[in-house]
Amino acid sequence: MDLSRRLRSRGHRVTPQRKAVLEVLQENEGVPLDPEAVFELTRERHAGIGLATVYRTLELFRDLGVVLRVHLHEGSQHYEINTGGHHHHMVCVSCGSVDEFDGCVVDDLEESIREDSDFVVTSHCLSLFGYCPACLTAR
Amino acid sequence: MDLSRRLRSRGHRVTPQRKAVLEVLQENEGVPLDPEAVFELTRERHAGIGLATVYRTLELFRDLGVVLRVHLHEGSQHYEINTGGHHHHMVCVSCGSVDEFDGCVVDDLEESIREDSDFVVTSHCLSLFGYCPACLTAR
DNA sequence: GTTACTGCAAACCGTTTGCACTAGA
DNA sequence: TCTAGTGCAAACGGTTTGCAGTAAC
Repeated sequence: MDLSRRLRSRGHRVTPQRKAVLEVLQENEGVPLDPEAVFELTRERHAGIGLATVYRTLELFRDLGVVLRVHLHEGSQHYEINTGGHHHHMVCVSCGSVDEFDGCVVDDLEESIREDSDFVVTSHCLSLFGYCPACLTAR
Repeated sequence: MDLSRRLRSRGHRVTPQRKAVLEVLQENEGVPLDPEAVFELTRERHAGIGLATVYRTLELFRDLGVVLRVHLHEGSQHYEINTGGHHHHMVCVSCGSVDEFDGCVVDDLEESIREDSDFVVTSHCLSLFGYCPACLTAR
């Protein structure tokens, strides 16, 4: 398993809790989950896990590049498995559902920023808000 | 004063606290401030103001379209005066300073989303992260 | 055997809320 | 006068932290 290698190479230990959290994230590829949701889902496969462990695990995974932190509009942080593909999210302001979209235009923007200013852009954060098809038809 | 008109037209009252908060925001045009910072700055002109009043005032101003809420990467919410001009922010990950940039590319993206999917985009959130000129030369 | 990791509970911090008092209209 | 607005302190909710016990290596 790739996780084991990544953990051990940095002096971390492989624990059932970490494996369980990883499995939950993998099963929910493309669905950003908040720590509470990860906690609930992980409990189903590792009953005794504590919420603090989930927080610590998500932070560690982020450090290792295993997960990405997603900034949705409000409330708590969300995490999703890092598949390597660059994408952003469309968030429905009515039902809260989240869709991915590829084809990020910010690369072009970063280019023009690089030309127009002395600011060096290393990353960005982009989310779109609006109404998903289901909520549109429901109105 | 425009604020008075906007407040009264919605049945709100004009108070010295609200005027003071507005002045602070106007003096810091282009600088997103968090509630704590607004609180500290407003205290300099209206000593007795409470933090809760600042929160309530910022929320009211947002409702009235007087301020915009800015989503920087971490921590608390930030607010800045709404000048009507659409722009986004470049945040220095080293010193935390914030610069504006105009020329939002997301309009094009919203266009292509509209063609490619059934999701209707009504707003978006974009921030760039990197290093400001000062921090670059300091390295 | 050593020490990283865990679960628990308490602490923390930004934000919201209930309430009695104050002041704008 | 009437009721929106205020300051205060307590409550709230997501997150972090200290610690003693547990388990990976």
